[in-house]
Amino acid sequence: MLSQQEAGHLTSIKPRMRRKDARPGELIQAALEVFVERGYAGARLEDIAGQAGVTKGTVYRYFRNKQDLFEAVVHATLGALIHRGRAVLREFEGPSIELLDQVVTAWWQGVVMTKASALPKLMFSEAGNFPALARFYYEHVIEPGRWLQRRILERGIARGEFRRVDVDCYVHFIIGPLLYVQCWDHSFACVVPGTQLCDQRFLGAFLEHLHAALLVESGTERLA
Amino acid sequence: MLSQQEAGHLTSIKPRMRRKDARPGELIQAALEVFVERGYAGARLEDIAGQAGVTKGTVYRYFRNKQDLFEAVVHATLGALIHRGRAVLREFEGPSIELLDQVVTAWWQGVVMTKASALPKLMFSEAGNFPALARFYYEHVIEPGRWLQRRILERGIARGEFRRVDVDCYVHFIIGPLLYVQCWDHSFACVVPGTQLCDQRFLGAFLEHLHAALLVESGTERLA
Amino acid sequence: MLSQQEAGHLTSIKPRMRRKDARPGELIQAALEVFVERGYAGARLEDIAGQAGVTKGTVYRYFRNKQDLFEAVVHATLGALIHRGRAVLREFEGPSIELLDQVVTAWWQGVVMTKASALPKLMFSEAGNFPALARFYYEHVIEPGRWLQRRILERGIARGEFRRVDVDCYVHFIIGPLLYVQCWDHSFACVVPGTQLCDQRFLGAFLEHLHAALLVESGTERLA
Amino acid sequence: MLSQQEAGHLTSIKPRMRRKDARPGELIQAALEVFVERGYAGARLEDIAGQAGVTKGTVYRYFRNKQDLFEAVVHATLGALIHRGRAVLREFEGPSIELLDQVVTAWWQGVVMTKASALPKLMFSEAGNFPALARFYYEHVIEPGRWLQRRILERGIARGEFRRVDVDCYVHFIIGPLLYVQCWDHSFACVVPGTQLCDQRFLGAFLEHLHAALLVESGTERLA
DNA sequence: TATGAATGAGGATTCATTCAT
DNA sequence: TATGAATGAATCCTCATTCAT
Repeated sequence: MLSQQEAGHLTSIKPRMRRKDARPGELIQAALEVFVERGYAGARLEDIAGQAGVTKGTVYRYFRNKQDLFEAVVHATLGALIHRGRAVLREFEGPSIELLDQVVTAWWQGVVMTKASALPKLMFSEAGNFPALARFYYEHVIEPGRWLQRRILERGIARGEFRRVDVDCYVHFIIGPLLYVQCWDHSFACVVPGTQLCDQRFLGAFLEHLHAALLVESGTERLA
Repeated sequence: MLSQQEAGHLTSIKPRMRRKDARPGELIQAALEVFVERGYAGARLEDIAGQAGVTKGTVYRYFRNKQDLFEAVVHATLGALIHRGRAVLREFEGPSIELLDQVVTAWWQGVVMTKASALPKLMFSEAGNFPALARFYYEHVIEPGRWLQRRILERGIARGEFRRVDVDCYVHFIIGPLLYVQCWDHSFACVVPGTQLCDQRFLGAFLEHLHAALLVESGTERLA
Repeated sequence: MLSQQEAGHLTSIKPRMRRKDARPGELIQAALEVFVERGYAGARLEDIAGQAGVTKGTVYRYFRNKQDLFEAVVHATLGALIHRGRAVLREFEGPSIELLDQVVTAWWQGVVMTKASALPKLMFSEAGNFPALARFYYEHVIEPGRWLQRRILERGIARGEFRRVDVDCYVHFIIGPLLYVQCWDHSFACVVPGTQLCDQRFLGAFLEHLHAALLVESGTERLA
Repeated sequence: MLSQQEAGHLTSIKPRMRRKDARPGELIQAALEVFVERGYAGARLEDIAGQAGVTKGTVYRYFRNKQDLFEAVVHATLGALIHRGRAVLREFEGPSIELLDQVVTAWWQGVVMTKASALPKLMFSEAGNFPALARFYYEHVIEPGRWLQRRILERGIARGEFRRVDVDCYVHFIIGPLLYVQCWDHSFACVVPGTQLCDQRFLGAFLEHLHAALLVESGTERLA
């Protein structure tokens, strides 16, 4: 999130000043990690501060309170998510399956493989405690995401590339395994060594799986 | 989870007695709901007790402490999960796709549609805070579940019914959408009305999706 | 405030139960004392609890928070104040100067000589921090009190007993010295030994002072 | 408090310089206001600094700490009080009632109508928290003030001008209403608009009141 | 001299846990 | 067995104070 290369050749600038600008981002990063690991209620402000290399009180210079920090974490991380989504939307040419591959791959590289991957688990956990935030997340991440996938599926079907599947349900078959990876890698994988799911093999197999499931091949159309 | 029929023909017995036997189960039910809604740290013993119709102090007659109660919740709910799994394992005849349908349907009816559906979200959230419990859950629910699915997939491939997919990954493509439904319905669905995912249409579409993705049809084998 | 005689012959009742009923009153008493001594912000919940013979947490069983406790203190003490005022108003016979004596004496015995005497200093100090409470106090204590005095003065003037003074100002000349005693005895008197003002001599001299200042008399010199 | 005339003909000097000299006084002014409004504990250094147009850190260039600032406020304001008192003491001729009028009027103009009027309320509030300061205030303001009034009363009685009143008590009847005005105007009057007491009418009525109460007169009814 | 970022002690508040009834 | 009053450890949060710039 924060450019660590930049920080490198800025040593000339007074650390105090530089800090000031970097702090909010550092705190948000630290908070994301601790919130994901412990849950909102279980996360101690002191730990978050410690993770960011400061003390308790400093957090309150940048965030009104714990809830404010939490919302900042979600909004900051959410930005990355939305940004990735939009990037893909523009280039809308060629076979639909390639479009789908692109979207899935973009999500994989832009979310699953980044710190942002932790957010969905966090939102699942805390939606009940932060209804307003959950609704915000729903409108700004989930709805657009589902809409994007639905359009691709409908395009593929319309062009005779995809089977005539139940589009409303299918979006969940696509996102489900991806979120499973994200939830897993931020929970059990931390506790049962060697079970990390996020690797290249998973992505490849998943794309192959979607191809097989969606493509109308050798002329035979199958329907439920 | 708790046999409500049983409770039915025990009305003659004095409530005091019945109460005593039912209490632990009622508390576990209540605790499951509150834990799922609020997370472990966010759940207050008083709310759990209230949900079960008793007061705080009573909880301590049946459970040593909060952590003990939490583990009891997981173990009790987990029992249902494992039980369902075993049930399917025995009857191991016929085409592999039917076997898969049976397993998925059994999970749907035995887990997704029951209170036990809440457990995975809870485990994702609290795995980091309860490593031992997470490992226990991994060994007794996840590992067996994955093993079962792997065997079915391998059987189908061996018998030429299924495409030669990456079995290790495929188990996640199967469980992913199901867990997504469960996580969703216990988080966002409580907060964004009308977005419940668990309905018959989903199951039907999902089975159709698996058929299309797995079955070797019209003799043509497809590979990535 | 709380009947301590009653408590005496109730020893048979279980202490736990008796406590429960007595607690709020005890806490309010303790809080009044600590608030007066330290001011609102300077008063520590722990000290208040200690003063009442309990621990911090117990306060929160009876009062939502510090502010709630503070308001309870004011309301409880205020009750006594208002009650005294009303009591005197009813018996409205005889010479106006006797009425005035009665009212002043009633305030002296019902407020100045009791714990309630501490309240005005507290309200002066905290009016700025609790505007709503201050307005409430103004409406329910000050306004009625001033109205009562104004009526007495007007009555005396109308009946030719009192000089034709500026009634609106005069109410302050009456209450001023009384509140001075109260503020003094709860501040400097605690710190400069032997300067307590509340004694019988003060009351006597004050009544004599009011007589001299108000009565329309005929050239006779009066002495206490 | 700070001579504004002086400040006037220093405009030529660079603001930086002027600033430096004016700072302590500006801070003390600001602190007086905030302390009076919020009480000692409730006043935040940051607010005081803001009120003075500087930032928190600057306060510490001029005052060791919060307590030091508080004492400076009291001492500085106290200076005005004492100064006014002394001024009256010198000219000790003519009828005693005129002397009393002079003293009361001097206090009114030199204290009640100035910023110094806020001090008594502050001292009442914080005497318990600053015993040494309270004793200092007692010795340097209260004792001399009472002594002055006592001497005037005794003089009037000795010369047959005043009734033979209880001098020790009477000083409180004189100062009581004046302090009431001061406490009121810095507390309730800020919160209940239109209830300010400090106006010319009050002073006139009060002097008339004292005349009526003290003077040995011959049957004449007096009116304001 | 002035700033404001950072600290950390202190106090409000919550809640798991105990225990007398 | 159930209750709920009481406890006190834990945590959020505030703000006086320090100090590098």
